Amino acid sequence: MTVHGDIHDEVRTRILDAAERLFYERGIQAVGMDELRTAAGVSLKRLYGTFPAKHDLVEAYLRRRDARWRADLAAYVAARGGSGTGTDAGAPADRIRAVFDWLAGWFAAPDFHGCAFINAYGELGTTAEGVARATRDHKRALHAYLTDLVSPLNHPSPTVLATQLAFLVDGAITAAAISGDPASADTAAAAARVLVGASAADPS
Amino acid sequence: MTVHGDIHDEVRTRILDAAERLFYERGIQAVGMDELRTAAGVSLKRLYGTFPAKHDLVEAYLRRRDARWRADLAAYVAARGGSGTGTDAGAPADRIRAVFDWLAGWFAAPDFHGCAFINAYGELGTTAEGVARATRDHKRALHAYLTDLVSPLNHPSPTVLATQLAFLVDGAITAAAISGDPASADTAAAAARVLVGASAADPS
DNA sequence: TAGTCTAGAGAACGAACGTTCTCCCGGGAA
DNA sequence: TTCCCGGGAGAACGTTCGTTCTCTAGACTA
Repeated sequence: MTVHGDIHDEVRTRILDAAERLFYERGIQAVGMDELRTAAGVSLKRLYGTFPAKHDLVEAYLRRRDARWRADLAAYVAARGGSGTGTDAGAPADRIRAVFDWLAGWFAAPDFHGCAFINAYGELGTTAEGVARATRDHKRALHAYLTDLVSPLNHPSPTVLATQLAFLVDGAITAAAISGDPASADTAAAAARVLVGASAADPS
Repeated sequence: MTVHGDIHDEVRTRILDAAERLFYERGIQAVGMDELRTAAGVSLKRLYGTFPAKHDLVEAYLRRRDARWRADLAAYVAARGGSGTGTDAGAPADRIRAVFDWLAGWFAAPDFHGCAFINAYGELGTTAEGVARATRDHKRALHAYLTDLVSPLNHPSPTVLATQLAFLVDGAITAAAISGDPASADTAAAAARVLVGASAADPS
């Protein structure tokens, strides 16, 4: 039974790997189930046995990507910025800087194609409710994470500051995707530093 | 002959009106040429006589929307912020504030569905080169406009500041579309004020 | 009035889509 | 060996897409 479950999970992973690569690179509607089956090396019967319909696969793709994307970001920031729940005022700024450094690395990756959720939302947000939900959840989770990052600062409204940082993040991602310039991350980081600095402009 | 040309232009306008409404609301690939023909009240022959292929219509839709969107924004800002090429340091900040006020009105519109260019790029940017080009041109033109707006400020790099403001604009548009909260515009405006204020932090 | 040309309505076409079904092979049970 | 059955390969199905073709009715010209 364990072997059976392992095989099932491995097939599921292989399908999701192929789906993520193809959906993210070329868009969701541009890749058909047949091409996906070939890329995953799985029979159509197994494919539809694992995901009953394409929209189930699309939703699973977005959910898994959300989890991994945020985990990668958080791991990078934690490794770079220390644990930092203490009173050291410098640590939060370093962690926020680390967020944009992580973005810079992502933007320079050869397979970078912008935010998978913004792309999916623009393509299917009106039609597929699951896509809209997954996108909202992703952005909400990112906002919550940014709120945690800025909460040690004595900003009058951490959620507002987090929202503004999220604007910079999404704006930089979009600009990097459209213009192809990875320097967007640094430009956004500089803006973030100004916003963060303004909240702690009074060093005692 | 003039009558002939007028009819042709009127048909073209009607097609583009229908295309813009449908493409923007539901996505490009989600609306077929047949539905579009019905919505425009035009025969298929006329439709294909005016736009030889769907991608021509898509590109024309984006080009016309770009022109109108930027003209509307510029008109609103000009009406609100004065001409302001003088040395008055307050006018540029007012005009930048007006940009976000205009966004707030747009976000609250019942048919608001985010940035048509970001949506189209996410859907077809990899597949259709014309869409990618139109999107790049739109964002470049917006950036140039913002650069003009901030150039009266004594900022070390007006283009960098304009890029940062563009991040806020695109981030706010995206967030408003996904979360449905029109208040994004005000939150972005506050961030813009901080960025703009930092450049002129030394009032003589 | 007879002839010609335009344009509308929509049928038709080939391709591609998501999904299901059929056929067939190989490996374990009796 | 014989039966059985899960699974792979891909044909098939119904729909929808973008695009083209056919048919016809009416308006303008001689």
